[in-house]
Order: sequence, then structure tokens, then C-alpha cells
Amino acid sequence: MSKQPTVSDIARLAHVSPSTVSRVLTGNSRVHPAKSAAVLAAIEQLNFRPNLTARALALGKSMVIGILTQSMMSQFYGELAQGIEDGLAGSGYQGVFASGHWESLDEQAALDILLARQVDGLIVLGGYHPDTALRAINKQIPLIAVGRHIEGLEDHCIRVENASGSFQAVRHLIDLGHRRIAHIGGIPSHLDACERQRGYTEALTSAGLAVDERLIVEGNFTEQSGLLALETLLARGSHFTAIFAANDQMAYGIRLGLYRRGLRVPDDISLVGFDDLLGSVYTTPPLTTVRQSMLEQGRQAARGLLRLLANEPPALPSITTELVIRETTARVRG
Amino acid sequence: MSKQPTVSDIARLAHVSPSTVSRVLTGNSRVHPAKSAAVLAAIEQLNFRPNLTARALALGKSMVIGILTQSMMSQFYGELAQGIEDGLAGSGYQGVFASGHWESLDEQAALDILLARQVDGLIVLGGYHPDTALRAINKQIPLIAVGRHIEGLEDHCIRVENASGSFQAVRHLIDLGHRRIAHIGGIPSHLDACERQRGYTEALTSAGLAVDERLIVEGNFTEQSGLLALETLLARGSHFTAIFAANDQMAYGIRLGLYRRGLRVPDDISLVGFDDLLGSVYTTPPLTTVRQSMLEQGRQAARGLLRLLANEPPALPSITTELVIRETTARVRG
DNA sequence: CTGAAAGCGCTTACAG
DNA sequence: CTGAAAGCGCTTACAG
Repeated sequence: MSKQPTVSDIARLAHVSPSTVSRVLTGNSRVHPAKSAAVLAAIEQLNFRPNLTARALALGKSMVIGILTQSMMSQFYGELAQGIEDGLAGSGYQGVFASGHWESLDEQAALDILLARQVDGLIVLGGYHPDTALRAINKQIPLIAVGRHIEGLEDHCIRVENASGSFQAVRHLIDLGHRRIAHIGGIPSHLDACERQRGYTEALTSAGLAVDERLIVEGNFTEQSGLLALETLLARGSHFTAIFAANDQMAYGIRLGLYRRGLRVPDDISLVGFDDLLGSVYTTPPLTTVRQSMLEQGRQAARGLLRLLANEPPALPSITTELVIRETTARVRG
Repeated sequence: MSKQPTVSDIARLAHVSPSTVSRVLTGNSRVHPAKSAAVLAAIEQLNFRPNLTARALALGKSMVIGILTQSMMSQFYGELAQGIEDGLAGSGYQGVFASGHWESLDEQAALDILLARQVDGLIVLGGYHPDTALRAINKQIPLIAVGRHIEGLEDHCIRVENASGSFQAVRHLIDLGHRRIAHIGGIPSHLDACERQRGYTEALTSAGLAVDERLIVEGNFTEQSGLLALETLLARGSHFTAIFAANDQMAYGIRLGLYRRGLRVPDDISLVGFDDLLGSVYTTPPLTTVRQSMLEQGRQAARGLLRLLANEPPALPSITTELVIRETTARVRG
């Protein structure tokens, strides 16, 4: 446990002042080549690594971006996190994650720790933290949100073309001859869930089909809720030949429920998800779904934040969605 | 963007010295109740949050634990990360993640940034960073590894009972009457992969069955490699009725390959994985697999590190494995 | 119990 | 181009 070398150690060894060492470290000041070389040699020799927390204190900026996420375990947040990492790469900023676990208290605690660590910017991934609190934070440090809406801070929120994606999905089912199409929705207070349901409704209406409330069941975006919603749907006894789920995870649950009932996909029931998680390529059969690239959203969130940090407008693009036709959808039988 | 209040601001407002403010902040020194109350009131009034980087500098400890992971996207690392978070909860330490993406350069960079940020301890998740380098780091700050072995630092590495888990899995297949059992292995340089293959071999041998090299194909732990390995296996033309995959992800790929070939699971081929990822409950049909709780491993790694930080021995328990029989295995036909 | 002082490791005006 | 000085925000001996 020997002490780490400091700037002073390097200065001594290179026969210069700490100021000069710092100058070669930051590189934004001219230094005599000979001294610079000596400093570099000393750094090499002592295997010196500047203490970033000390630098952060001196500079008043930490070069770290706080990422308030909800779960480290879900595929959804994992892809988002990866996208943010990508977007931050090479910027000099490092991302630090803290999870809220969809619990207000945990979320508050995670946010507090991030703020106390003096993050230079914040990316909020979903969650329930109040809009007012988020707006207040945005007055102190730049903030971008993904997977949630913040009233009055719309241009700091990544927008996804949910309705058009859903529309395409349901249109695809209609084109395959389906007329009785069920919808398992997400958390209704969630903007994404509403928009996806809207796309569903619009696709039906525009095709001259009636919207049957008995074919709509609410879920909460988890596999488990998809399975449960399917049970509810089946219990109602209304006939249907296809299901459009508001996300892939629920589609997985629905898929299992169908399997349990001996209903074949896509022979008996067609199934469409939303998200296109990495795993959807490997379900049996591979899932037809609407892709909204989480990687891209993460990347754009990071870039937007970087722009904000450079005092530019966030200029967040709207995320397009695209129907990916795989093997859970087929022409209706009979 | 008003300045954040500092200890001095609080001191001024509460009519005490900064020292006293610090004393009530840390709480490890007696302070007159009246002054303490005044300080608390001032903190409340100004909504003061102590600057953790400054504190870290003063104390010489950051209270952050670096976690060198490989990917933020995989289910596997996600569960591990969650476990670490759980294990660290309430300890005052915060985890900071940096990913190596299974690339030496990225891994080195990720490690450098973690070290430069003065982490107080390090948890290494998989990866290729050389044992010697890791041993050197362990001389400076405590280190624990998960999903990898470090020569000479065995008691700092989480050990999983791979062989016994594999043994049980293959034994289960044998009990169902299978005699021609294929194995799709992981990366051979990986200790886990070797041990799992050993369990497979031992189960066969102990049942008096011969080990047929043509029934063993090497994969690299990805879904894609599972699919490819299955193709290789099928191309060899050797008969088999069951497959034991070295991890769940490869099992997913194999499952897809089987589906493509029109081979039913478990009717035609039985399939067993290893890991029991969250998603394995929702595959079609649900996957029979060997559980090694990643959550538990993460938790134990965190606790072990906390012990090391308290100058106690790591005392890492061995992680038990357990066969979880679901629906991809059945009695052999005929 | 409490304040003044010194220090954590780095950086940037400030004078040469 | 370069060194001495001051400061970032906090904490902990050091003297009362």
C-alpha cells in the first residue's frame, strides 16, 4: 500500500515546479520541450496518474455525467446504458449510474448521491421523479430525459415515434387479414403506453374496423403482466386472432401463456411486440416487433447532453420506429 | 446557475466555524446541541449538500467502488451488477461501472479511469486483464473478481460449483434415458467452460457411457455461437437426443436452430442450459438449466470487498449450483 | 465543546 | 516560458 505519487513528486523528480507539471498534464499552456520531456519521463518512471477528484475540485467540474436509471438488470435499460456509453466515448466525460428501482425513495437517494458527487450533467432514464424537481435540477446542471416526459422541458426529452410504429404494426396484422386484434397495453400513466395504444386505435379505425374495448387489457410492461393480461383476455371469451403488445417483455409473457394453452404462434395467434430487444431475435419463433433503437436513444441523449454542456441547444432528434417482420405473424387462417 | 452553498456559507448563517459545521456533518465529534441545531437549520434552509469530491480529497478515501465490467447490455452482467448494488447498499460505498467490452484496450482504459478516480476498491467482472496487473492493483487497493480466475489470488475470486452443476444436468438427462448427449462448450480458455465440460464428462463416465468427441462442439457463450455450433454438430451427422449447453445464451441460439430445422424441444431433442438467466423462465418452452445465481455472486463479491476494506479476510463462499427442471427436457423417445 | 490552521492534490491567474 | 501563491470544499489534529 505505498502512497500514490503526486504532482509534487513528479515536480521534484523532473526538477521543475508543480505548476509546470500541471501545465504538461493539461496541455493547454506552452512548456519548454526539455522540461516537458523531463516531466513526461518522471511520470512514466513513477507510473503517475493524476488524481481526478483533486482535479475536479480545482476545476469546479467533475467531468462525470450522472445517469439516473431504474434497473441494471433489464435488457431495456442495459441497451440504453450502452448507448449512453457510446455517445459519451471520447468526450472526456464519464458516466456514473445509480438506480432508482422504480421506487421513489431509492430514486431520490440515487439522485442525491449523483448530485453530491458533483456530476456536470444528468441523464434521467424513466422513473417517477417529479417534473418540478427535475426542472429545478435543470436550472443547476443540464439534464436530458429518455423514456419519460417532463412538462415544460420537452426539448430535453427524447421523443419516440410510438404512434406511427404501433400503427404500422397493427396495419401489418390487418394486411394479413386479421380483424379481431387484441392489445395488451403498458402502464396507462406512461406517455409511451398511451401513444402506442393510440397507434393501435388509429390503425383499426383507418381500416374501418371497430375498436372493441373487450380486446384491450392493461399490463405494466413486465413479462409477468403480459402473461396475466392474456389470461384476462382469454377469460373474457372474446374472439381474436392476433395480439399487439405494447412492449417485447409483455410479448414474451404472452408467448408463454399461449404455449401453455396449446395455442400456436403464428398458426393460431399472431403476435407483435414493441422495442425489438436483443433477445427478440432468439425467441421461438423470432418475434415480429416494432424497433425503437435503445442504443440510438442512449447515444442521442448523450450527444444532446454534450451539446448542452457546450452551451448549445440540445437539438434532440425524434427517434424513428420501424416494423421488423419476423416469424410470429402470419396470414389469418380460414 | 447559482453557486451551490458550501460549508462556509452554512457556518456564517449558523454563526459557528466551518469546523463545527463539519463536525455535525460527519457526526463523529461532540457538538453543543444548540449549535448543532443551528447548523442543521442552516443546512435545511440553504438546501446544502456536502461536496463529496472535496470530502474524498480531504479524507483520502472516495467511498466509491470501481466495477470493471465487460458489457452493460448482457443479462448476465446486468444481474451481477444488480447483485453488487444490493451488496453495497447501506455501506456508504457507491459503485461506479466502467465497461471493457471484451477488448483489451477498452478494458485498460476503463480500469485507468476507475483508478484515476481513486476508487477505494475494485470488483472485476470477467475480462482479460492480465493476472499480474490485477495482482499489482491488489497491492494498492482491495480487489475481488467474479467470473474469472486470478492466479495467486484465488481467495479473492468468487468460485462457482460448475462441475457439480453440470454433472447434475447431464445426470438428469441420463436419468431420462438419454445416451447420446451432445455438449456445446464455452470459450475453452475460460475456467468455467472447462469445469462445466468436466462435469459433463464425469457424468457420462460415471454412468458407464463413453465420451464421444464428435458430440462436443466449442462455442463462445453467445447466442450466435450456439446456433453455429448446432449447425456444426448436425453437419457431423452423429446421432444425439439431448444437448447440454455451457450457458443459457448459447441454449437460446441452439433452441432457434432446432426450431429452424423443425426439431421439437423436448419431443425430439432435450436441451439444458447453464446460468438460469431471468429470461429462461420465458423461453418457449421454459428452459431447464443449472442455476448459478448472478445476484448472489454480485452480493457476495460486494460483501467480500467490504470485508477487505475493513481489513478482514474476504471469506468468499463458494457459489452453489442447482438444477432447475423446466420444460425443455423429457424422457427419450422410443 | 470550538475556532484557527493546515492539508488533501490539483490548477490557474499573477508576476516575472 | 516558469515559479510562488492562492484557492477549490472539506476534514482533522492542535490548542484552548
